[in-house]
Amino acid sequence: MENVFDVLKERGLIAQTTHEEEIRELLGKEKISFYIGFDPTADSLHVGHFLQMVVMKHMQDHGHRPIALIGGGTAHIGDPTGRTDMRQMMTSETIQHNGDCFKKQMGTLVDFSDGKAVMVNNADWLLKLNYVDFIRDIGSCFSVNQMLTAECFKQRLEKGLSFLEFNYMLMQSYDFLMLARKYDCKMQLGGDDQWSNILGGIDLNRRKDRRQVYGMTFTLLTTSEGKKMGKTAKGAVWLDPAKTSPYEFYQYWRNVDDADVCKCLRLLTFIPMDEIREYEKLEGSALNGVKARLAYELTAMVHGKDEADKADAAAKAVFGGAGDDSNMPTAEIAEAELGEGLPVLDLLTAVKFIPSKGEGRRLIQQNGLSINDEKVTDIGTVITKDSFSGGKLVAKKGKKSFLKIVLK
RNA sequence: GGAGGAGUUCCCGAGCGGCCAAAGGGGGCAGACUGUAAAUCUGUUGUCACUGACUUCGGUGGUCCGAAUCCACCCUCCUCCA
Repeated sequence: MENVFDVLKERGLIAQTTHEEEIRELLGKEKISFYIGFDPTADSLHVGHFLQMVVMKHMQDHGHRPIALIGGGTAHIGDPTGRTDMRQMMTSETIQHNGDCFKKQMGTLVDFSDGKAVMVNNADWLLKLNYVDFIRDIGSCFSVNQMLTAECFKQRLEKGLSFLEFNYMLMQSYDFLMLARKYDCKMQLGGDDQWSNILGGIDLNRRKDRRQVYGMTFTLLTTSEGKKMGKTAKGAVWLDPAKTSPYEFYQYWRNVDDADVCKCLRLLTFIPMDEIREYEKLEGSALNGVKARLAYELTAMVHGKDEADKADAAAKAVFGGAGDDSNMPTAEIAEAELGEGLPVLDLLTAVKFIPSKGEGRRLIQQNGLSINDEKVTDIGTVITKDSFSGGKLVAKKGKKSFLKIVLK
């Protein structure tokens, strides 16, 4: 069997490693347990986490055991890394709920059956710690001087950092120590922004238990311009279909920049590298088809093949002009509400296609609104039952935004 | 605890009694060009409505014909000192 390390490396997933050669050797000859931490700050994972799930899956496929660590304890603190503001503190109930949601979503990719992967919550050990014992045992192993030189604190030193957040690194390091003791966890993985926290854990294991453990970070999912991927103007792209519909999810990937398509294929999908290398040779409009592949592949992984097919069909209906609109985003309007006819703006705000009439007015003035493929030119246009052919009507905003309105 | 400084529309950031729904930039949206890409150019960007009304400048009260702009108190953040 090939070495996962080489797989990860080839796909460009690895950003930094603590001991490259040793890790490669370890992963090649032993089946190890490793962990990745997740902060339960929302009730759904987003695409940033998806990358981590993909790594877990790669590792699991090669016989290693993933430990998904839910930061139920650390969520009470908040990771200051890369943040300019302090994190909201959360109640134990929300944290628990969020953790449960995570497990369900991870289950689509990672196999949690028969202990092939485990999920643990660091609240189990963090919450019962005694303060004095902790700082004496663990705190003594950390040098403030050294911590301050870490890149992640530098930023925050300018804006201000509370003592609470300053302790985050100790907690995360302690997690690694506990997992090494309880689960024989040998390695911590994480996003590249976790590098210094991971190093902290490795040092702590050495100091407390003289145990050699390893760390590895993977590439952050960024665009060619260095911006974080998975963010839209409306917020994160979630894996939960209730928060980001499969159609939106599909469209997000369908619309990535040319420069990022192949990178996404390598990092986020399991498409064989040989195939991806072929795609990498493509240029210009030929890449357009690759985007469809990327979008389909990811939607299928997250939401299942059915949903991916639907999203694909909807996209074709909307953009290809061809036929089947049954999967297009849809809203309903009651016949009674329509009455004798409703001004377009009232109709479209009622179904929330446009947020305000002012914006709708602007759209019309700027030629950006169509009903049933006909440009709306008059603000006063009234929509009556006649506009609904077969009980439905398609509103189009700009080039990419569609809504099917069904009369009920 | 003491001394200063700051909180403005999605974000950054001007404004410091009427000309302010509030400059400029970023972002967003739309148009042209295209490949559901990028870059570029143009328009637009509080709400509702017949260019007029309404709500907005950390919060609450006050001064004034009139306040984002002045006063009082409060909250939050930052800097320096302890």
